[in-house]
Amino acid sequence: MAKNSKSIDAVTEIILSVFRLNAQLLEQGDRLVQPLSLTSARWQVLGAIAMAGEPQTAPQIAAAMGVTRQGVQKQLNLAVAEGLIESHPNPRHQRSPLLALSVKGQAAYDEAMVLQRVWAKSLGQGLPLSELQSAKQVLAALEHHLSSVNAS
Amino acid sequence: MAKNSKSIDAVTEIILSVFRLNAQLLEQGDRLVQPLSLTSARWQVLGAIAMAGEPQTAPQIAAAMGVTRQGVQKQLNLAVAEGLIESHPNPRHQRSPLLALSVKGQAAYDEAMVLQRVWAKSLGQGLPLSELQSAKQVLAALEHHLSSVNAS
DNA sequence: TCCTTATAGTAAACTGGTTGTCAATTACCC
DNA sequence: GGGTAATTGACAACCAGTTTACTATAAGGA
Repeated sequence: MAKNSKSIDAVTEIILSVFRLNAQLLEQGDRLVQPLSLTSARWQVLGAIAMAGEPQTAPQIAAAMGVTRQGVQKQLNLAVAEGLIESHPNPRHQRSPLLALSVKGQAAYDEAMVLQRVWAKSLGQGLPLSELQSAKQVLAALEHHLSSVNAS
Repeated sequence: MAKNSKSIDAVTEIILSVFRLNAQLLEQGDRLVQPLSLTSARWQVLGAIAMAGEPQTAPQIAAAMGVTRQGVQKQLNLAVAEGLIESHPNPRHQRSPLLALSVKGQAAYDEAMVLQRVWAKSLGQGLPLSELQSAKQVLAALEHHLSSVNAS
């Protein structure tokens, strides 16, 4: 089946593209938020807290980000040390504080979002909205397929 | 401009999808080739040599993969120690040997490719070829846009 | 030829993530 | 209420990659 083979090739090339894009996006993302004294990793952690809308515990943030609790804890400790995140006592758990953006952290995140939108706009330049949305859905479908296999 | 904003949102969601997909693909890729005593990283190095068609030096492999020469050297040293790659004297350079797949390395890579095609086939299931190819081109366009910025 | 520059392997420190272990705390069930 | 199981932060070891630095070799030009 030639058609089948073409689908396989297309998926394979999408996979390779994802690997290359991931590296390039992280690299440029780091550059983008460097003036704000952020890194991609720190930015992502701030985003997880901002998205949640209310203070979160470390395991909650890790779950939202899809990384291990120990991994995110490193970034959280650093972000607290840098004053981007504030640690508040958790009335429901003595050892697991609630983490919220500080004023400085919120400001850095807001500025990062502005930069991000400029960046995304320039990246999408010249690509029709319909194609972008179609690509978005294909990637979402691949994600869904992967996570359903992961669950098994 | 609502249309403009939608494009920005679509690009942003594609970016986030790429991050999540990258993590999931690496995770499942590791599982895929684990029976062959490979990891995603080792697999990728074998692929770079296989693609080249002839023995390569470490810096050539690094350049082809888009990573630093020091980073790839770690994997190369490990792969040589595992017998996946053979080091041959380089008549053109005393200190920089030519690296080629061993019989064992070639066999492992061939098996990995078979597994990969089965994997890609199942991932693409249910997605029309036209959409896959369109998504592939969108990603390629984003890559091109990113690398042209990188070059500056 | 000799001097300078570029290339190559090695190594250490660092980033960002993982797994595994530990002790303390919390949650649950009888 | 009390005992057991799950959760949590801290720590250590590891993987995969980067940057920086050092030394040895190649390459190229005056």
